[in-house]
Amino acid sequence: MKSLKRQIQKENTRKKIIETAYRIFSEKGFSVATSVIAKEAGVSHGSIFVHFPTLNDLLVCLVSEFGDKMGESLHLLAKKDSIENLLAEHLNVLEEYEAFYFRLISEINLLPNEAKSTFVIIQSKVAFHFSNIMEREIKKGVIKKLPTHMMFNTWIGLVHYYMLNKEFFSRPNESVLHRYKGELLSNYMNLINRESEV
Amino acid sequence: MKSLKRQIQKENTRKKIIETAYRIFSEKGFSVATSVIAKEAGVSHGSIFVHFPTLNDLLVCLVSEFGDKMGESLHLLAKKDSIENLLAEHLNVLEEYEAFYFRLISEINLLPNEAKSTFVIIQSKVAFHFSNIMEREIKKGVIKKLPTHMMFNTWIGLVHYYMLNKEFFSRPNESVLHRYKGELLSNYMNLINRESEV
DNA sequence: CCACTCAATAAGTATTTACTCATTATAAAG
DNA sequence: CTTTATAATGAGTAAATACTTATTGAGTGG
Repeated sequence: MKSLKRQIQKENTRKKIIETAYRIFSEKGFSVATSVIAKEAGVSHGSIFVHFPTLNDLLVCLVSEFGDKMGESLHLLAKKDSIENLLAEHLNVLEEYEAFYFRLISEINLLPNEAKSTFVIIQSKVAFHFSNIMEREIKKGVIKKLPTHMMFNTWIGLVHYYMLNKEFFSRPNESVLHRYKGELLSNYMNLINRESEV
Repeated sequence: MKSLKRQIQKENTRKKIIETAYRIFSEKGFSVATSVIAKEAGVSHGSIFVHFPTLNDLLVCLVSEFGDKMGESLHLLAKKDSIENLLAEHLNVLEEYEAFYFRLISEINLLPNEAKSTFVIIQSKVAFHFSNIMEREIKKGVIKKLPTHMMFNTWIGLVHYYMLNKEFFSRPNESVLHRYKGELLSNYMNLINRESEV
């Protein structure tokens, strides 16, 4: 074996940087300085640039890993057999990744273009499962017959609106999704149902 | 009269700064440097700080004036007699102010807190007219009986989603609202109607 | 024990940008 | 015409921050 201890040490430092950056960016947004990340991670400022030539490289790495992780969680959507269950699970996954996802949708313009494609991939994954089930349920006749892409954008738009404006909907550090998931879901289901509940 | 010519000159410079800042921020976002604004306005860099002690003061002034202007346009909503007409007019007003409004919703976090209240005031104005008509139409029985705040947030969420992601929905420099207003409106109407069109 | 490699350090650099201030030019006042 | 007031100027300052680099020191191989 060739320089094992060193490899491990290097990998550890890299992980520390990634984990810390993920946490700090989730908490305070992508404008936090690299020096803050370094201090918080307990490594020197220069170490960041040993592992990531530029800040953009770090951001791309973070967002990409995030997309992979969240993408895996979204596989749960494939097993759902009703649109209501699917959306409920969608909210669960979003809640799991809420802090970073919030930064992704609210500060997407601070990120390199490569990160935008991650955002698109995530939405596409949800949209795929959404469409599948939605078309099935529309055929059953319980759900309104509207273009699925419009129904999807209405759903995403509603959820993002609550997330983006969480300070108006929930307390600091309170999960806006946890608080409103029930209301969001029942409201949306009532909208797309051919007959609303009384 | 006391120092008339000077007063006029000063007022002109101030106006030039405000107008230019409004245009440049609309085009390129709130991160554009004050030096760029100054050059584009044809005044010296220092002049900006003669009229606005800090950049925040300029931003607050801009957003506040914007809120007043858009608020006046929103008075048109009071005259509308159906929810469909009201939303159509809402989209018209949004389209009129699209560029700056887009920056307001996408870069709200770059702005001082004072600007956030302007955002709230605008939404409140729309929500007020929306609720008035909506409750009337719900009583008529054509529209689904759902909480009006939820219906409103669904509408705003949908419209904002298209605006925030305009690069995925329309070409650069094309108005996403102009392109989709019809689709957005008919989709939303179909959702809130008790029976969807066939 | 010695020479070498390389991860890690931390002081330093370069750039950006909000803001300042001494100076200038011009309008107003006497 | 002279003096004064002030709007405007633009070179300069200070702070923030991404990135560099000479140096260090611990691990590795002989």
